[in-house]
Amino acid sequence: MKKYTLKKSFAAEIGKYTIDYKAELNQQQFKAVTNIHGPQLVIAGAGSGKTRTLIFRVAFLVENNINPGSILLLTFTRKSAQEMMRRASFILDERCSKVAGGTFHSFANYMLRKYAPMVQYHPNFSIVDRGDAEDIINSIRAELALNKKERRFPRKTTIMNIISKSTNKCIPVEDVLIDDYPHFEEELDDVLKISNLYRKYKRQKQVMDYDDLLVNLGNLLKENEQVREKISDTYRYIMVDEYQDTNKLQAEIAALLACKHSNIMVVGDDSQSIYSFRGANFRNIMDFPSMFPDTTITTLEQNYRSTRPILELTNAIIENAREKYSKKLFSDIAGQEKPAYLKTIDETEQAEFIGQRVLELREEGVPLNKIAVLFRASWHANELEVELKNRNIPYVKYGGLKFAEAAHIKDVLSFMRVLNNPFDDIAWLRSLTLLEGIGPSYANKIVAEILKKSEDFSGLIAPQFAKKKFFADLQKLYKLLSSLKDPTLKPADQLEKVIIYYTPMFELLYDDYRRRTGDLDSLLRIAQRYKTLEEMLTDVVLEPPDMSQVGVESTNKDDEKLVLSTIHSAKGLEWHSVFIIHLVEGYFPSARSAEREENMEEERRLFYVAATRAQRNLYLVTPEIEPRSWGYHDDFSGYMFAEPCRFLTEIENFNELTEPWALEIEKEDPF
DNA sequence: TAGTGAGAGGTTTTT
DNA sequence: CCTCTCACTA
Repeated sequence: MKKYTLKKSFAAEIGKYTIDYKAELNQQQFKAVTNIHGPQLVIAGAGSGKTRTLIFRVAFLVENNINPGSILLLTFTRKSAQEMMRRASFILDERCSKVAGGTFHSFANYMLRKYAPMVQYHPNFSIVDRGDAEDIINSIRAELALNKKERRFPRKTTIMNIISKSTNKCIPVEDVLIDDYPHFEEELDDVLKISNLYRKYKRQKQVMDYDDLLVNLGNLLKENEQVREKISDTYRYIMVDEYQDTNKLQAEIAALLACKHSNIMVVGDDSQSIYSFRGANFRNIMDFPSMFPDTTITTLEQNYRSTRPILELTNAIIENAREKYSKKLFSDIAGQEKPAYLKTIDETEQAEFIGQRVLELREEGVPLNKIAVLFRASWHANELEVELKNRNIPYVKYGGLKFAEAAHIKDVLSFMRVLNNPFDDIAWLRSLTLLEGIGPSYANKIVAEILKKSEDFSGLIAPQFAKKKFFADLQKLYKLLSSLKDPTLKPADQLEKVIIYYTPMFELLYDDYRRRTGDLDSLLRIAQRYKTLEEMLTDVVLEPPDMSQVGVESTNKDDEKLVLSTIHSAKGLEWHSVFIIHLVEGYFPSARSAEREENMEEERRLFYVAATRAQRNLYLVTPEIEPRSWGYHDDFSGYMFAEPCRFLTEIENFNELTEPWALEIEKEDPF
């Protein structure tokens, strides 16, 4: 007979756990992991095992027989939440994947789908992305006839920025406008008017923008005691990652969620706060203990990522920050190579250097996907991309244009959106203007008819349009949409029909349609993952699939690719070798940040984030001649002599901390 | 009123 | 450089 012992589910002593936490973690990490009650703040320096700590804490909670569904892990991207849950499952077991996790936005979405009526919304509200929100603003502006004015009136993007900043920082629109855009002070009344109409519009049309998700979740929690307590009871163990990048609103939500138990752990690094343009405030992390008076504070200072020479440089970078920090990272990883610093003649030579060096590194045994090139803004990599293509070096690029923001994708999705929410008139407008002979003006008239009879789409074929040239097209669209209402159809089936319908206009509309067809196929593949249309549309906005995800068909072994990434998208990641390019005033720090000191402080933190991504090799590159960028008046044939990035020159012993590399051009043999 | 073409202006980072 | 706007034409 075989003996089989059922394990006792509650392990009272450390020795009884499946995982030997003491051996796996250092003292501070251990403390953070095993202290499971009460508020906790973990200040985790770059590479100090922050993610590891969170993962082990999830495992520890689960091993203590805590229902995974009562653990909430709020992270910066959903990808990182999933990755953490995957790793936790790996060190323990499947239970860890049942943890609730995601971004503040996706969590808000999840909650609001349940409780929408309590904040006066339909549960099937639509979420609009930034572009759509701006279009709404624009149409309101047009309605108020503010676009025809003699004086300069802020653009839709600017107006949206003002409104968004005001919500995220919880300060009035007036203050934002006067603080950040004093030159528009005269337009304050009209901006306020637009802002109010925008709010009304969204409610009427059952639409939320990114900020509304947070606002409405906040309101739900604030105004309904029972709901608040119920939710707080459900999520008894809350963890928030990257807390330095949360804004006021998110901090409030986190506190409300913990109202019943104060079991909340926040993790972050004030030196790595890089999202203030989105309303994030790194002081949140400092204020946490005052929000929860008995907070336990743990600081993780040992760096497990980078070699000592790299860490010495990164410490020196952050040393110059205006606000002084209490931690200083150290590393046990020896390394003889200092970070390399080199100047190239121009952008072309910079790209050549990287192309060549990347290939050498690969020869030395570093896989391509362990190498990254980081830059301040997406377009900084353009020239490099050309070089990589010439050399046949495969790469993926993160950051910059989103798949879901491409015009043809938005076109297709607009048909899907009206299926999901017939009040979504931005989507109606977009789809209708795709038809020949229909511009904004007729589109609006048709939308008005549709909204009158929102149960079906018969407004599309209202008799007053019968004599118009485009009536046949409307009938065709009506037939299509009506047939797609069939509840047995899955999103992918619906999408397929929409794409077939859309293809003729698509080919007419875009000269380069051949290049774009691939994207439609990708979208179709993505759609197959979803059971409901609403889920799919929400995901496309909240978690925009990036190009790399789209290229899933090439999941074989040799799809090792060099990583190109904006620094913002590189947050939380690490690579064996890292190149930081365009270390030139005006590029990095960006010219836009020069106006305000606090922006410059953030640029420095951004540079710190970039440099701390490197494990073994760090290459800093400054091209000496750059294409003229905005803000520089160097009428020298479009080029300027570049000033090296101030975050390098301000370091006193820079020359000792780095190894200068001098580029030599190979001499061609004349014979 | 739709569709087109020229000119100007503003250029980051992302849920 | 790329997008948005405005004015013109059909």
